[in-house]
Amino acid sequence: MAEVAARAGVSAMTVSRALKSDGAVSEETRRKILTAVDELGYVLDLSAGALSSKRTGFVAVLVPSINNSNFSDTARGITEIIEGRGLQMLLGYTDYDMEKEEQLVQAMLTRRPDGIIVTDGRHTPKARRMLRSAGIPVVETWDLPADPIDHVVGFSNAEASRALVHRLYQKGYRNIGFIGGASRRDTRGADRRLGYTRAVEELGLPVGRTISFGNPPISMEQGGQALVHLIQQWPDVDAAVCVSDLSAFGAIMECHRRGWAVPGRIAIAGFGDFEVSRCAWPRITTVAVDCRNIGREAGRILLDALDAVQHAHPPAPATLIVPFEVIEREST
Amino acid sequence: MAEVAARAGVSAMTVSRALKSDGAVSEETRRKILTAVDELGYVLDLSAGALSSKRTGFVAVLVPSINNSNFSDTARGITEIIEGRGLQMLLGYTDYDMEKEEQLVQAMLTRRPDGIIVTDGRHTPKARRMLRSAGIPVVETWDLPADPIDHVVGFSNAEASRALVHRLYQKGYRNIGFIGGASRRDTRGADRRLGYTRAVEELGLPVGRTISFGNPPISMEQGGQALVHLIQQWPDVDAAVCVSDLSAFGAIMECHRRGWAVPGRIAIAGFGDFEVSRCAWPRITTVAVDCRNIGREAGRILLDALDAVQHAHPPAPATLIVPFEVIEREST
DNA sequence: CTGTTAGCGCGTTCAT
DNA sequence: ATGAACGCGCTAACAG
Repeated sequence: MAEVAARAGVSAMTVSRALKSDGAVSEETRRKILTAVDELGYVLDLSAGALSSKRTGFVAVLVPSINNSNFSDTARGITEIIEGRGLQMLLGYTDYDMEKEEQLVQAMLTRRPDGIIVTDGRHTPKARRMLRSAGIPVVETWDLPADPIDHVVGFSNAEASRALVHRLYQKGYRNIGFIGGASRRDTRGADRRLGYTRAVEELGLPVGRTISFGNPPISMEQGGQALVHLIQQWPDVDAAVCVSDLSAFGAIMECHRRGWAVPGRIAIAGFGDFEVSRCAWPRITTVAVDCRNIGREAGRILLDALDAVQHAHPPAPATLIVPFEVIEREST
Repeated sequence: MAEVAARAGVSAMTVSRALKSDGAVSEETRRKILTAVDELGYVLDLSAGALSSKRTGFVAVLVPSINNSNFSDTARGITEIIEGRGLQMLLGYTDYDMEKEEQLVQAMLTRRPDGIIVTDGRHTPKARRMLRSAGIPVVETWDLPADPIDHVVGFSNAEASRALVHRLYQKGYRNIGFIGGASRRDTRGADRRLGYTRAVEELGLPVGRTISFGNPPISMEQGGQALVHLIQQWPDVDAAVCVSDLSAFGAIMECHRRGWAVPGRIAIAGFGDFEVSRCAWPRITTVAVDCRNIGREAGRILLDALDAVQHAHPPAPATLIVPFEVIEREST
């Protein structure tokens, strides 16, 4: 920056101001400076700027898996909103594991992000403590935490799953099973199972018809295998609710292979409104949430909180409940 | 850090050394320091450390889209390798757009990454110049660039596509179409189309039976629509090669809907070996590349280059060609 | 194994 | 609209 300043015949401070668009610099000096920048191929060093300004311009984002379009859509929504403000996302994968989340929180805080967005309402005590004491806005997404840390953008996975079972009941299904992964790790998966259980209980349907299949995220292949188990164990099931569209898809393809008509022999529903569900044959009944919008709203709330801190307003914790919708398609 | 040092009765420098595992610190001092760290809830500030050590510990990674499991697998492979060395990935999406890639390269360099991994062998002149003059190792992946910037981990998309068409020919197909997006943006898609064209020409098959459908990435839905166009325009096609498994899947589901047997009426093949292809009914013939391994190898080459720089060895540009494999399944 | 000194490249703050 | 002094929090380099 000193070299650029020398070449443009100004001080380094003026270069710094010219390079942030907000700086009060005359048009002529700015032009001279940008020319010098171009000639020297100078690139601003934000890591030095961060140290000085005490704002890194990073937003830490923790998702269970990047290899799941629901969460990558959310990440995309966040990026959309924050990149306009010159913020950069720091992405981490927890692999559906609270311990790993704790490690990631620690690693992320080491980079001094201006804010942090997590996917999940449950955390280890240490992670919770670190998040609370980091002194930055926190947004929990994809869930409605019992004890929110700060801001929330989410919905009740249990309610959504319950609504889906009720819809199946309305359609006449009376013997409904559930397919999911081992529930300990995937808290959203556990909530969906809980919603299923509540629904079958309050509707007076046969209970306990659930298949657990391996560690989340349960794959398409596992969905297919789980369905076979479900039908072998309870041959009278007439519908299956799957923890996600991916397992529902696997289940349906396995039915095709075995010549079991869907929904004739068994109706199958998923969760998440993945692209594959909109396109599969039959199209898959599911619960849709606007994932990208969750990201956008989380980003917006974070920006507001950052602004409030700058203006010394008290940033009141916000909770935004986003809608879900049961979308009935051909598979039920 | 000064507070931690005071509490532990040592200098800040000793705290710094105790917190990097490599530091030569006696076990007792280290213990005292870690106790003080814990009591104060201290978290190391790497952005300050970066300024001082001139190594940020960031690896910039640019992918066309995060919402594509091929690329998120590659990103995961990179993370696996680099996180063991305390490096943090900075992820950016180019949205299949060279202009956006250029902007992202600039934005990333502003963070002074220790290395950068890009997905693509083609870049704007300015992006190329910035990458060359950044003074950090560069790895281009998923392609075999005509004029590599530095290191390469990739394969020939054209050759892979050509091999797939040859395999279809061996199976007896003589009237093969191609479904893809507008080729200008997605250079890998353009290469796959090129490989298709070469193959049908050298095999003496009817040429030009290609459908272009919108901007990449072409969706499942678009794959289905494109297939209908293909068959309407050339009713005698007996096989379709799709630019990716996603469009192939959409095409197959559309065939189910219209009662066209796959592969009876038309054989359909994809590219990328996505999960959906392994699980679909029928299972989809495709070209498989080990995406995660591309990431791992790129990460490894980057680490080697970083080590070489540290030891003042000349880091010779490496080109690693990863294998692809045509996987024949039920859809052909 | 531990401490001291100096400085990384910016932005804040104040002065002009 | 521009400049000067200073310090952000840490680590390199050297001394002991």
